Amino acid sequence: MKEEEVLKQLFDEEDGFTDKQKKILIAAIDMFSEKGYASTSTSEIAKKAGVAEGTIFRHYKTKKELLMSIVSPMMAKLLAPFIIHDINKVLNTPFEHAEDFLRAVTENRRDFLKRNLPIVKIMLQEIPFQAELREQFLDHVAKKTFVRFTKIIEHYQRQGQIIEMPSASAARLTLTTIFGFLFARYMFLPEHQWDDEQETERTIQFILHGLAKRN
Amino acid sequence: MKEEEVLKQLFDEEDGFTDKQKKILIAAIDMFSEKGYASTSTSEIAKKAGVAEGTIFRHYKTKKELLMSIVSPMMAKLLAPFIIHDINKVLNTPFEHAEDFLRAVTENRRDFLKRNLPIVKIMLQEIPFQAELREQFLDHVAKKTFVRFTKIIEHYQRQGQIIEMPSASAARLTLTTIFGFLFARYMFLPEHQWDDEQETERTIQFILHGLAKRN
DNA sequence: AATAAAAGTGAGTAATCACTCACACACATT
DNA sequence: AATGTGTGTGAGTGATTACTCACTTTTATT
Repeated sequence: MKEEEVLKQLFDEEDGFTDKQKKILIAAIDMFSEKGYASTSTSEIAKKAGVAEGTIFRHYKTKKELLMSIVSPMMAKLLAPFIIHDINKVLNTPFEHAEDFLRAVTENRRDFLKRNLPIVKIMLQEIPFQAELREQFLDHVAKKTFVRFTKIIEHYQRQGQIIEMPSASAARLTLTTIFGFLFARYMFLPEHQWDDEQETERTIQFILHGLAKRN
Repeated sequence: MKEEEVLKQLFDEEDGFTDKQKKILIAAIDMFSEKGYASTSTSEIAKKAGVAEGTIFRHYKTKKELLMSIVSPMMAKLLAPFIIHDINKVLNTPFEHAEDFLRAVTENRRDFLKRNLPIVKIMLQEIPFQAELREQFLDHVAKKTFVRFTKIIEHYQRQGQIIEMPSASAARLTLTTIFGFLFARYMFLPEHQWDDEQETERTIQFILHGLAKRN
């Protein structure tokens, strides 16, 4: 039931999947994120899913195709919050201050990470080794996210809310700080006692003051 | 010759290694960092090193022992710059300002990363899957580094150079920013055109202003 | 009810895996 | 010359790998 949620998160179309196929996906996500893709055998996945090994290959031509069917749909979702059709329109209205924008982005990505931790783990683990994944991620996610984020930074720079430096540098500093926080919180030290609200706030204030106009 | 450097970096005792053993280590480092530990077979390593497969197992009981013999010695070196016997003494003298300290740490770790990139990659890739590695890293490197770093932060807080917040939070923000920069620079987008000097400086100023006392 | 298509099965396959072992070699020590 | 010791070899081991295929069962369509 909880794992069903994970699936629904990722494959918004809940039809087109057989019961056994869902079980295969759940088992694969589970094992890939725990043991790694290369160290997980199809026979183990089949066993854990309670299906015959042949059933896996009925739905996925290869083991790699199974991996891609798990990770690929997530890429789009990673990009989603930055797909803004009319940047200026959207920007002027809801987030007058950079502070509110940062808070919105941080909390949005935090929720996402919380819900999709295992698949994000798989993705990060496999990006260095699967050329197809790496290309997909760099070209269709990272680059686009960065370009849009940079434009938003420039918007706040024009408003005088952010110090004037190359917008790409300001974007890099902001993104690494946010994702550094999320990485520390959910992947590096998830067991540690975290005061989420306060740490989020400190992170945002840190970025704001780090990029504020200087006296 | 360049790869010899890498080895000397890591195994400061240059004796005790046969020629073939060195070739095995070089080949293993190369392949592990490119294809991943699990996806590299001992026969491939032997082939690349120009030795018989049995020779690998003459020196290393298992494939995992070969991995550990590569990664383990690096752990100590990771910790090295934070091993300060008399913290107060060292701190008062060379780095009067937090700025100088940050610059020293950043440049030190950047040099280290530049020289040891392949092995750092292997380490980061395998930490999630090798319990022994993870434990070694968390307990003997991350924790100690963090504790020492936190104490240094507290020193600058007492001097009024850094805003008063829980020192652990300030340390986290500082470390994720520095390592976020290094990760972006050397692992995520190493091909990108980087103005290293300027980006380093921006990163340091970002941290300083992010943690400065606020008006 | 008949038929077709899709889903599921599990024994089987060749290839590859980490690892072993009997043997060969080089080079000291006696 | 004999013996020992550490280094190197490569054919051979059983286990496991991703994947196939002839077959059965379930589901959808008429």
